[in-house]
Amino acid sequence: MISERKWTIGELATDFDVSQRTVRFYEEKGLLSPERTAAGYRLYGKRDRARLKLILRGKRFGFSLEEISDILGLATTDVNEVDQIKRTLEYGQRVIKETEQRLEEMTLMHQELLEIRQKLVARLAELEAAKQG
Amino acid sequence: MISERKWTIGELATDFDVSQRTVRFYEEKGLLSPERTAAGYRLYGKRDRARLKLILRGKRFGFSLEEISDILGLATTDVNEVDQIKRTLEYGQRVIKETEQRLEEMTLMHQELLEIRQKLVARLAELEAAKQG
DNA sequence: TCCAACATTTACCTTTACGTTAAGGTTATT
DNA sequence: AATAACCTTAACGTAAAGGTAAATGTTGGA
Repeated sequence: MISERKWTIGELATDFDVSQRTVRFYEEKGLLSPERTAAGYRLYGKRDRARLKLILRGKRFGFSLEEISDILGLATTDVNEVDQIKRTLEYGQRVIKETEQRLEEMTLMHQELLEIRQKLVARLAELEAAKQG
Repeated sequence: MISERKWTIGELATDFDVSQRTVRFYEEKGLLSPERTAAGYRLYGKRDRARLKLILRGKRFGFSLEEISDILGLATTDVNEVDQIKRTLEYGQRVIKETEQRLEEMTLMHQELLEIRQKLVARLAELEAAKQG
């Protein structure tokens, strides 16, 4: 069996365009937990990359690291415990609702930005026409 | 002519569910600039409310106050200066692009959350069926 | 008139999310 | 074997976005 491809912290940081400090910080906060080599070097696998991607995405939505930690927990639930699945589903429902609300608001903001642009474009045409005429 | 309805800082803060400190902080950062009564009390009008709404919305998308300040600037451009309109349009275009990108990512995340939920629901049904059977 | 409920500024405190040395160990290459 | 380019932990620093407290002024109502 071929062993899975692994990445060092430097490679990971470069790939995701974040600092090594940032990656280590996420580990401090329990969001990542890479393997270690015998010498203590961190080794990240595909799963860690997927988590990091989710973390960075969450950040861009304005979620705090703590919220992201909770969200990550959703994917890590012990799927053999009925009660835990139920609790996870309940919390997940809230996160989904909030995400939908943010989506809605962001759509609204996008609309408003487009309208502002429209007005400016129109006003610009007006001014340039006046200059020409 | 009837004078426009105005709100005190306490009313504003209550209406938008933020602290008075937060409102004053936004003023410190130049995002709001309310009138003052003779005694120095802040008075907010409809325009201030619209700005505050935009500020809070922007925050929920993960924009920093500085970015929000820039975005607010878009709506405040002197529409008599061709050059300024052009610069504003250019910056606005970037903001719009970024907003669209975030929208896309958020949609993706929403999908993923729904998928996680689906899996959990399925797994739960499985476990409950096993218990029954 | 006086008091409770508002408002003001100033100033220091806190949390989050990292940045930045410092001091040193590991690995790959020459 | 030396050296550059990695990595490690530890610790202090910092910017953003407010929280909190102190001392004081204002206003509306009994």
